[in-house]
Amino acid sequence: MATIYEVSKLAGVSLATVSRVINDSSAVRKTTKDKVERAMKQLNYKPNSVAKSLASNRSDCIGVLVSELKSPFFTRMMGAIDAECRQFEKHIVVTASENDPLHEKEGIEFLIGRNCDALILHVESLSDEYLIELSQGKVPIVILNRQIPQISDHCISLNNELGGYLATKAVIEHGHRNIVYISGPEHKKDAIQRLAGHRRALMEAGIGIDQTRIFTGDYLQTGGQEGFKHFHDSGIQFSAVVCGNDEMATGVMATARECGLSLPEDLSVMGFDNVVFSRYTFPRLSTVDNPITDMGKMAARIIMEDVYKKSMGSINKSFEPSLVIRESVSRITKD
Amino acid sequence: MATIYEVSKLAGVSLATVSRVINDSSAVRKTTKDKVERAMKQLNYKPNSVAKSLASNRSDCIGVLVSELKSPFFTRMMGAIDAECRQFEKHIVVTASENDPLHEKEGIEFLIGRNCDALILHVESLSDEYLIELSQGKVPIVILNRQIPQISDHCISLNNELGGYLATKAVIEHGHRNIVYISGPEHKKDAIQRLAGHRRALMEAGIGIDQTRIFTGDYLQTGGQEGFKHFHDSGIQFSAVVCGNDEMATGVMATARECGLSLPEDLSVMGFDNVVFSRYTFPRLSTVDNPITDMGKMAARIIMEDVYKKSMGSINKSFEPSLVIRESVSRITKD
DNA sequence: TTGTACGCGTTATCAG
DNA sequence: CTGATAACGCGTACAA
Repeated sequence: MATIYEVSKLAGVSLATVSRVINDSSAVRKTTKDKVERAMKQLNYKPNSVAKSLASNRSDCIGVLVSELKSPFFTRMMGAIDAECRQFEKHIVVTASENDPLHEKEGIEFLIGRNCDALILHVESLSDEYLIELSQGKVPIVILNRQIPQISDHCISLNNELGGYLATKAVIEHGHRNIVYISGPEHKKDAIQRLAGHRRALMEAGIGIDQTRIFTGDYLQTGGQEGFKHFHDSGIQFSAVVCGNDEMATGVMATARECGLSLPEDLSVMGFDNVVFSRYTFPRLSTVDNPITDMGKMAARIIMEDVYKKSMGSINKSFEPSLVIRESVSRITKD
Repeated sequence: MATIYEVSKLAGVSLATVSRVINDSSAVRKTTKDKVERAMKQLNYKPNSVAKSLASNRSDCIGVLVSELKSPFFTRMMGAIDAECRQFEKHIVVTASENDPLHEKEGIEFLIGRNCDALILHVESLSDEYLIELSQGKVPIVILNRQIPQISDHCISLNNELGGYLATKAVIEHGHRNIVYISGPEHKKDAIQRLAGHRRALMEAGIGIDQTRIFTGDYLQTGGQEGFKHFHDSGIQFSAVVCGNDEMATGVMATARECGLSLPEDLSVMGFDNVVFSRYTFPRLSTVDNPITDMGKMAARIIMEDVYKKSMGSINKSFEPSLVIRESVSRITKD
């Protein structure tokens, strides 16, 4: 690989001048510029970004930390971030924490060590304190899907409570009163908030809150399966099950069918997130859209603005979910 | 951030010694080693991987180029590669070509410029010639999902022809004779090979090949939709449709239902790839498993072996697909 | 076993 | 507008 030094020799100018035409950092006479460019072409010169990064303390890379790579949820998020970065010739370097708190920390340190200009983080296990401290460090961070009051400037979050409310409200408006809820894990804040929204909708409709009608799942298909079985076996009457996310909703659907129910006539199911496959279920899953792509895009924009000083129009850090009505919730008429 | 220099000062040793304990590259007396480690801890020293990379010409990073980030297919692939790399403390840096031939080249150059120790590529548009030349370059590459005879050592591929064969054969064995096929784009090699397998199964069963029973789609849901409509409108009789991939299969399912068919009684559908959501459709999609995670894992292993000299047991560059029978293909008895 | 000195490919700060 | 020259943080012969 040709270096900047060889280019300078061939062009008969100094290192500094070559560097200038590469970055057009300051004015260079047209004729010398041409000379240099010819030399670069001739040697097929490609700047070495590692050296550049070391010297400039800039990498044009944005670190992204997600919980796992194989989930459709994070995939959409990454895709959105990458698409936005690409427009400004920035790149993302992704690392996964595999849902392990230790890995989360390691991942962050790895990204910082890689000289990333900024970080976009989706972390679940790390404490607020750690993140607050991190946010005061040298490298700018944006936290996705989490709201920490002390550093809300750095947070992009979804109104999960509202989402939970909308989901259950929609089910109620379809005529259901016997509703059960399968929640995500208790240690996940979004799960708690969604459940809170569910409760609000119930209260508002004058339906009492009954702890036995709430099951705590794992946000996976198995959670839906276990939840449905639990309610089914317990003899509780219910015409609809609202789930903390789409994965669990599909678990419910599959298990309900195994128990001989036909959907959506015998059972209505409501999801949350609007992941890709929710359109592929049958009946197609009614759910709450989680605008994760918009949120990812916004995270990237904030960084473009703050770190690279591009001006990006309006920015918004607080997102609202919206209802996606498909066919998995049936309308029942009061008898 | 503390540098190696500050550590050496605090520990009262030279730069070189600190470097040695970091990489335990050569023997260091226990007592000095302790001193250095204490100093590192005290300063919370983190090696700067950029500088390290520049000096050693090693980055411990493996570049991965995929067509798009948001597809479940690539997601699984990346997840598998990352998991394998993680075990050896290597990291992946991912970039997406967005299905654009120009981007593919740019992506590769970006990864090389980033000083990646090796590349794992999933490219569709780049020519064989380009890849052959690339493989003779300095940075080792592994090509996923493509077979180039001249450099087959660098290729990990799936027997797509066999997959296509198995798919159609299974449908035939379920009693179907009136079969139509929706293929992927003609410029994609895997699509062509899958179709070839389909033809072989047909021939073998004594069913003639009829060009009007083949539709060329786009590998997306829309392709399935268009394909089904095409056959439906044309008046051709068919009891089963075999698709070049799962996306198109779901498109067929949705459209068939819109036309009033009930599945799988009125129409059998066969997919290819066994993507995540194929388990979520109803009826659950019968398909051909594409062992993309195994292939990704193997790509990583080859690099561990060749580049980092880890010994990794057996390696295999040619993968066979296998049938996944679920409920979307009904059994019909010959009348 | 340890230290010195140079190189990796760029950027940035000065003078000129 | 251009050119020396010193960083950037670390690895590594070579010497001691």
